[in-house]
Amino acid sequence: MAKNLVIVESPAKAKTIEGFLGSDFTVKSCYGHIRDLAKEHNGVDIENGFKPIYQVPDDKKQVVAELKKLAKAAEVVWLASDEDREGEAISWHLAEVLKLDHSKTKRIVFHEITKPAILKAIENPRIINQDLVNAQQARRILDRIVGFELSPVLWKKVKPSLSAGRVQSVAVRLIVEREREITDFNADSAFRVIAIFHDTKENKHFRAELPKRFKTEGEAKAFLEACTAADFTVDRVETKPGKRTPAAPFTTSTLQQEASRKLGFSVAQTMAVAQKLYEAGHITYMRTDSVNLSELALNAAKDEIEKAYGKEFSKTRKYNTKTASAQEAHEAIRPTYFDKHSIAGDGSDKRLYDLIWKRSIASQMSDAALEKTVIHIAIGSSTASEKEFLASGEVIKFEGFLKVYLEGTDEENEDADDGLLPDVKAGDLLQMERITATEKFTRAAPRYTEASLVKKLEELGIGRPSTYAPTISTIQKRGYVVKEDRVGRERNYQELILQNAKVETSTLTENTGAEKSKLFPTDIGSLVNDFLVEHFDGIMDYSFTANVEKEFDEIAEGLKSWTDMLTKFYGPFHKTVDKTIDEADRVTGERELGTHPVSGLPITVRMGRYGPFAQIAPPSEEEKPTYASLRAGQSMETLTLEEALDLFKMPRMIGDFEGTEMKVAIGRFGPYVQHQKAFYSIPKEDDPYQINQERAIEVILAKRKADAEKLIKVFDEDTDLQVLNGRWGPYLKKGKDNFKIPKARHEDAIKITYEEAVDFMEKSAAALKGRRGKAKK
DNA sequence: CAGTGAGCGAGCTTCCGCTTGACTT
Repeated sequence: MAKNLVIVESPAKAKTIEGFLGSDFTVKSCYGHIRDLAKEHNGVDIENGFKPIYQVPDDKKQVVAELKKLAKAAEVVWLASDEDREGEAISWHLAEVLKLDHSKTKRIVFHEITKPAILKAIENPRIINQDLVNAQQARRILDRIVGFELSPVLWKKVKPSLSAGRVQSVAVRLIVEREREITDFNADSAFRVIAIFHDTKENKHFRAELPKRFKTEGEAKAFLEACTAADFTVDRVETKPGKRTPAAPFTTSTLQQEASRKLGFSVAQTMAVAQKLYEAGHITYMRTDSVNLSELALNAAKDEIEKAYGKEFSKTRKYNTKTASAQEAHEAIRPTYFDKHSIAGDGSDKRLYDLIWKRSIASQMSDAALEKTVIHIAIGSSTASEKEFLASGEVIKFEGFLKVYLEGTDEENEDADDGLLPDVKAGDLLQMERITATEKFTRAAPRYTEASLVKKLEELGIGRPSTYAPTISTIQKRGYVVKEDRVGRERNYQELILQNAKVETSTLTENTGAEKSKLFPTDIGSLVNDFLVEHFDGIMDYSFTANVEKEFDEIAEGLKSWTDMLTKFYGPFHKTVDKTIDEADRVTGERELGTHPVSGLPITVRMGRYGPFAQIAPPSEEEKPTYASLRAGQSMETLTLEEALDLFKMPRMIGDFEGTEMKVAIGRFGPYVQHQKAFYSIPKEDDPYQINQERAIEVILAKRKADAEKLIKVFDEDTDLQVLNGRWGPYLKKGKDNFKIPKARHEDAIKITYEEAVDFMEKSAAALKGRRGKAKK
């Protein structure tokens, strides 16, 4: 038995560190927190000074048992969890749960996983910092109280199973408010003027822009007409040097943003792939808010850059973390070995690794040197001479880090014109080929993507590297937010072209407002948000987290008592909770859209138990109202009377088939035909408002044919047991339950015997049971 | 899976932050 037990948080880290230490050391992982607040009584005894009630969750019992055994046998236990608030608490929980003897327990910390750093840490042990632990307990308990007192208010006032919390509710607020900004936005337009010039000396075409945009078509036209007879000369050429500097190496948040922009990954996908790379030893830890690189990494990067690109490309840079909330327990995300330019593996592994390698290497490379050139072009005309065209270009004099990597941007930039310009001089006469004045519209703020929301949350200091991806997933799972594509709509714009001394005007169309993988608030998301903002503005304030973080810092420094902090928070908060439960109305979001054009009855929208719906008021008190659910993509806030009237056109009866009626309606999963008891989805290319009897019969017959082909086999021994063909190949079905068939038997599924089928069912049922047992916790 | 939308009122839902697991109807 080893004399020393070292406990770290991550098993991959444990493996690496064990290699650095001698055989006297066993290194084990505790897999993060080993204790959490109990569910009972919200896990906090509020009357007794916010005394936390901790318990070891089921899935951690085994880890704890093993560590207990090893700790007992060891002479010294080294608690080596991360050096931040959460890490300190993990060490404390370990000491408590493993009942470690103070005399044989040592707390050590290190910021990088290198041999010298670990050895140095071992030489400088300390004791657990109880103030830091208390700051974590305050954080944990505050989050529990906020979440577990706020959520039940929503169950009572809005809908069951909803949730609210310090982080998720603010994330939803950002999306709701952005959507309203976009709805309220009125696009303004102006005419942008671009000229194409021809330089006869070099026989080269280039573009130049008029810095001023014209408000009206009339002004644009007048300008073009003034240019008809004008000549254009180079007034002056300005050249000035410029430079570009590489971006800092990746943190969790910047990795998520860049993988989203350049690789189209969701934040969850980025984290899953990064985890794989980390476990395979290719990259350093992927949940970090630090841009710091170890001395070892700086040197390795320098060596690699000098070897691969030359000395002049290397520049050692140290980056400082600007984010206020950063806790710097780790390094930035970087390749473990810089000499590994690429890795083997499937597409996404390789692509993410490439991105990380390039970004890290580029961060240690020299600036790119540029030369920026602006050509001022004078307009020789009596009426337009006060204006000038500008042609700008950028030439790279020294590539520097651009040889490897350029950071992406969130803005969709309009046709950039930074090309190479001809070598012209003041006084040169230019030939004007064409001048175009195009109507351009201003744009509303962009909708959030998953990654740009993470960026915003990080700026506000809300959430942590380990929670960005889960938070994004939670607000979607609760139905507050959806990630969707939206088709745009067509919009007309004017374009004026001056060519061959003639100005021609045409009306063109462009598509605007199309979105891909953007976050949209749902009606329930907006309603919950408005309710929380109205009653709990303190919690919903964008600076709430930043403010409580300040207090947690004071607790960590020993300047404040954690129970005092919680007492001061809880009093007014709990009072508001009680008051809201007593006084607030149920939330329905009811809104009147207008009246029915025939009957004159009022039409309203509101939130019901099954989602948002429109209703036509009943003509008399004895009668029931007419209802219709809103369709996917429609929102209570923006639904028009016309759209609501369309909803009431369903269901349509479209004639008989086999002696019974067919009904067309739109359900939760889109339009369908109902015939007898069966439902048949209407394909996308058909319009449910137009579909006729003949076409509906086709749809029904097609589905029946597919269903018939679905059945591979029925067993004589048990006619309830079938082999069916599904999306992922053959599977077994008995009653309402489905069972897996091993891949090896997919080819000849028709030959499966009854005995084999029973065997497959047992195996597949056992796997299912195991999973369910775990999921329950 | 797909229609519903009142009030019979059991028992349930829920937070944030630290880690990976063992699954793929």
